[in-house]
Amino acid sequence: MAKIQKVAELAGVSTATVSRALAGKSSVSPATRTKVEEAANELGYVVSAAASSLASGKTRNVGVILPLLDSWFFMAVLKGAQRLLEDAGYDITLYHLPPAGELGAGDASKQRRRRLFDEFLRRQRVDAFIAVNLELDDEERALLSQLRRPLVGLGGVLPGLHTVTLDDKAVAHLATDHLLSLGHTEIAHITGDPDFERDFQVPTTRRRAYEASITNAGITRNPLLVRTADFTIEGGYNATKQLLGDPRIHPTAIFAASDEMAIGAILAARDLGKDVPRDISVIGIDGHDLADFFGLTTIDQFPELQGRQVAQLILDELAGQGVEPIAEELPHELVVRRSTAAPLDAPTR
Amino acid sequence: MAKIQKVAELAGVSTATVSRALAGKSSVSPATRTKVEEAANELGYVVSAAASSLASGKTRNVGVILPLLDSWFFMAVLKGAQRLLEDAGYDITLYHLPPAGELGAGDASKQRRRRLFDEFLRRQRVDAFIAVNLELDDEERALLSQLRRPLVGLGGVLPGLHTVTLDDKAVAHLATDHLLSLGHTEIAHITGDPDFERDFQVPTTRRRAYEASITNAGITRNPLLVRTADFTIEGGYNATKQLLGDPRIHPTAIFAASDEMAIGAILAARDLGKDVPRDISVIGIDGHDLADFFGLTTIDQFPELQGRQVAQLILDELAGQGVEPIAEELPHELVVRRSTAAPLDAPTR
DNA sequence: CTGAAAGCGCTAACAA
DNA sequence: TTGTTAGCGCTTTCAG
Repeated sequence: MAKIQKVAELAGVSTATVSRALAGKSSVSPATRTKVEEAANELGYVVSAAASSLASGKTRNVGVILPLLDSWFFMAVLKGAQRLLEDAGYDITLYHLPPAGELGAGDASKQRRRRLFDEFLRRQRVDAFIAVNLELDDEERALLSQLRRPLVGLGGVLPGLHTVTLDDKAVAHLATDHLLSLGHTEIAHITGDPDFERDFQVPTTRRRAYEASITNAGITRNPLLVRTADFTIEGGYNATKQLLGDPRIHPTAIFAASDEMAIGAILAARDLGKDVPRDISVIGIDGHDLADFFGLTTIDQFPELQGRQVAQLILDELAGQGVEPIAEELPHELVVRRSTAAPLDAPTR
Repeated sequence: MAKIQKVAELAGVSTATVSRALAGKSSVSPATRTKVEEAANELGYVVSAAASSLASGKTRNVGVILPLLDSWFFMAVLKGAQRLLEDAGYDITLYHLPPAGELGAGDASKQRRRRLFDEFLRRQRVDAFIAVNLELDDEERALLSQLRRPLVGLGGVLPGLHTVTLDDKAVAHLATDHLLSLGHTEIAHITGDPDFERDFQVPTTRRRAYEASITNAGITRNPLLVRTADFTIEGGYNATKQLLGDPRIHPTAIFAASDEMAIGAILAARDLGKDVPRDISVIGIDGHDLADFFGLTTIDQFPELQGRQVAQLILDELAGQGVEPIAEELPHELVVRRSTAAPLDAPTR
């Protein structure tokens, strides 16, 4: 590993000039810059991250805090963010912060969380943080503020912190209204488990909007039409079996709070001998990779784009583009495929 | 951010002692150690990563290089590795290195790859690397060696580098032999796309073992029984439709080179009105989260465990446990579920 | 077991 | 535009 001194000697300039030239500062003559670049190239010189960080206070590294590492959604977000940050020359340091209220979160899990805040996040290894679906208590929020590093939250709400979120209310309204407009009147909803609620308000928000849409349409709500699941295909499958097996209800459509649960719903309907969408329509939320394959109508929330967007915000802040508004909104779009249609008994318009 | 000097003052010792005490070195008296720890605690002191790295040459950071960020398998590996590294106090820096030969890998992609090797990996930001399914050309391998950092490869083979891999040959033999032992004689195989082959020899290895098992059983191989797909559910679905629709062949079992393709096979069979396993048996490889839900018989390769294992190797090397053998082997296990059974026409034993 | 002091490799004033 | 110089905050000899 060649050091800056060698490059300076080879280029016949001072180390300060090498530093400036390689950092792309403007105050270097083109000729010198070329000389330096050639020398650096020849020696295979790359600046030492530690030395540069210590001297400049900048790490060229962004921390990304994710609640789950094995979820399709978060990985899509990560992928989007990664690309932009890489292009900007930033490394990514990954932090795994499972939801605090997670079922079965024992002492070990709490200690891990604690240690992340007390030790890992405080080593000044990164210039900024991207926090995805992060739910914090007051103390944790205080700790984060003390870090004095830009932080942008994606999804969820961090009071007092810069956050971009999907308008879950609008999304759920759109999904429900899509089914209503097709003529459905008995619409079931698969929402998140109570355990999930503690950490993401998302399921509740979506459920409320669903209920509001139903009520607005002049339809009496039936609690039997709402089932909980754990956001997985299997969860959606089981919930749908309950829904379609209950003799007291006869839903002609299911609105699932995620695409994976919606896919589970489609599979359950099939296993029960019901045709989708003839016997039962299904709509999800996400824009999952598999949605197209299953012909699933969904509200796409462009997770990869979300990652790109939040990365761009961070890059802007790091470039000193001033503080952005405290809450921005992410785009979404209804994508109609073959899993939704008018109910059989619908009046032809 | 308190600095070491403050802690030293509060504890009434020198900065050198603080450094030693906090690093857990043995040459500090218990009393002093306690004093220092209390002082550090009170001030909320955490060592600065940059300063510590520069002075000691150690970063407490491991680089993980992944070919894909949106694949279930690699994320499972990452999850396993993450946990161990976190517990050992290491951060993870994530590098995304798409396969060089990827279809449509344009100039931009090549430049990204180049830059990763020339710039990102050379900043000395990490103490060691974990490289998952990494395929390198000679130049790249030379560059990696120049980094003089421990590197353990997981999957694939890096000549001259420490690598742990699954015995793909044994795995594919096991899968095929499972079907043979059930009495199947016309066994189809879904392998990887030619484009995939360039980067992972995995599909080829598995296909060869499949062919060998068939031949060993005294059965004449039929090229029509082998189809390629892209390792996705959709790919497996399409391949299976071809397989089951071809009037020249009558497979009673399908061995897919991945669980996702196997799940696609199950779905395709269903859509064609075939019962699994009555009309057609299906076996995959991986141990996918969804395998249980779909009742898929598979060869589990415990991806999360792979992550843990490779992380442990890296930690051992960093702890100076000496160099390990150049090639180790990962465990695998046949998990029989309901997707495989004897063919209808099989003689009862 | 502890302290003093010399860097680790680079950047950022400040001068020139 | 370029060079000189003083650190950045910590670890690690080397003494004691």
